[in-house]
Amino acid sequence: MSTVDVPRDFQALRQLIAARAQELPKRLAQVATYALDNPDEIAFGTAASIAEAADVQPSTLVRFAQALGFDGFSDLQEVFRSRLRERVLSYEERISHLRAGSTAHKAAVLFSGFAEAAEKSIKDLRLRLDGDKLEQAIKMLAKAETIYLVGLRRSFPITSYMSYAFGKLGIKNQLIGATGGMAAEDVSFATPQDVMLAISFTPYASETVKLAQSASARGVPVVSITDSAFSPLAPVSKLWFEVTEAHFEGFRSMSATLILAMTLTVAVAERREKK
Amino acid sequence: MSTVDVPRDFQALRQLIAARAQELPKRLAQVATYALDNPDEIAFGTAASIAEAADVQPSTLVRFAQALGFDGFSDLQEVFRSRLRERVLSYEERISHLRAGSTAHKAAVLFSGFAEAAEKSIKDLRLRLDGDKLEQAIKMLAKAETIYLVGLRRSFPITSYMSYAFGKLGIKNQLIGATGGMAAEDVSFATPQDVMLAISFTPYASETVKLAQSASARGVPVVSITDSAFSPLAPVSKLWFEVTEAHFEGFRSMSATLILAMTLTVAVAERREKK
DNA sequence: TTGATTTTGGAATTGATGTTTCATTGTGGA
DNA sequence: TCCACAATGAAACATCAATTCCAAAATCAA
Repeated sequence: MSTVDVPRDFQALRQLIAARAQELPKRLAQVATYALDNPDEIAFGTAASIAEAADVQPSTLVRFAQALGFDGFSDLQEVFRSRLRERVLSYEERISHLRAGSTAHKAAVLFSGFAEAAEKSIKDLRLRLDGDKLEQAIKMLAKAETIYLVGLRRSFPITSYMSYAFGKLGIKNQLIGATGGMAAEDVSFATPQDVMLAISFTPYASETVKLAQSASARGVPVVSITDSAFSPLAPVSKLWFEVTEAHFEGFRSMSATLILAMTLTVAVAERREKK
Repeated sequence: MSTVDVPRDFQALRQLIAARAQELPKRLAQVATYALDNPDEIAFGTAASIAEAADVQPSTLVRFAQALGFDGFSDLQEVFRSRLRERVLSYEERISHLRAGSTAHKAAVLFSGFAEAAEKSIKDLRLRLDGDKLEQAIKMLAKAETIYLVGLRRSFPITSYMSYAFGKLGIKNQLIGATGGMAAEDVSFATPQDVMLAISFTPYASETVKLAQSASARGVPVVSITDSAFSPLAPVSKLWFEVTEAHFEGFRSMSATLILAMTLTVAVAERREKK
């Protein structure tokens, strides 16, 4: 019996396990599922501890490994361990870098602060973002004849990015903002076949709110990105996303909003292409 | 004998080992050095294999662990393992996991992809950003009479954010970009007392490069944010930052650049206030 | 239902592991 | 130089680990 064709890197092993999971007997499939879900446990645990956690007998683990072509459980475990060995960026490397900077430079502290605020904001949005709502918004925007992008002050970079990306992707849009694009009054051309995407955070720019209100009043569907249920944009929107950005020294991150904007942009373009 | 005050996280343990390394006997110090240099070996190896690698007896490892207050070698090894457990998954792993995952919502996959790309970009920049360079850039920008912000296409959202923030903080600036602000030709008003901040990534917008070149030729200091040493901005810049943004489905993140931009903006404002 | 075959659980086994012990070597003080 | 004590190396030990084995259960085909 040869074991020459057994994967020695984790990535390949994962595929193998996923592929064979169905054709394996019940208990072995159970182990397969557990292994894919808890690779760290497999890497560090003992056969006994893993067996208990996966609710099987230790012998089943050995059989599982052998079914995949390994000599035994230890042989398979090696692959799970190699995965951890190869990890590049380590936790403490990051921390020590941060610390080294903080003693020397004030600017490095600022940078770390903003970076952490961004990471936190992204993580938060990940937990909170409603997939169904996202789908609905994409559907609405994909049907729109023209997408009106409204964002002032801090939100303008976001809308201007979307305008650029939509343009590149061949999607008709109008950017409404302080420094350029269409004049605000021209939003009055918008029809119910169009959609307005409004972005605004506390303190809500009155101009943005006014535009959204008038558009909504004239039957133009409004999708908005804002920061709370109390936002004046919420009541006039068909659909609104709540994004709470973390801040550092009074400056709010915009990373999460930007990612949501990118997602909407690309998803709308992909949906359009299908048709 | 109690072991209550023994560190259970790797960071603390490392400090403890480093601190006690000198006062320990020869062989134990040898183990201490080896442990700090090869934490992965300690995490995965057996007492016998580690002992051989470190050129000591297995019993020495046990003594070492006990000298630090652990019950035994296994107890100490647990801490080294916890370190690997806490590590985050690598970008490639997460991305491939993402694609393999359930495709209930296509948009959710996009969102996660962009979020991952942003997190990776931020993490990378954190490791690579040079604190001294940052300080120098802030000093230059703080001394500038007017800051000219040049960014087209994808970089425009960044410069437009900076322009907004500088404006709010009372710092004179001129935004140069396709959709608004000053006309490109007016950069010719810039003097050596001003500073130009240029932002551009592959494929470098020719307009941005031209403006930076002419400014540099007329003695206007240029600070730039770009993506490699081969950037046409690098040779004409007094100082340049390399930011490599991760991408997902061909769309580059901009989060790291944005954070660097925020840092520069706020730091410049703080430095100005001091004077 | 019956018989053949696969799968599973649990105990027995074999090997390796961490730990302890003890004799030996090295070190600093009188 | 001698003594006391710490440090070390090597082997012995007890434990625990992975693996194997076998009987029981489950599955499938006839």
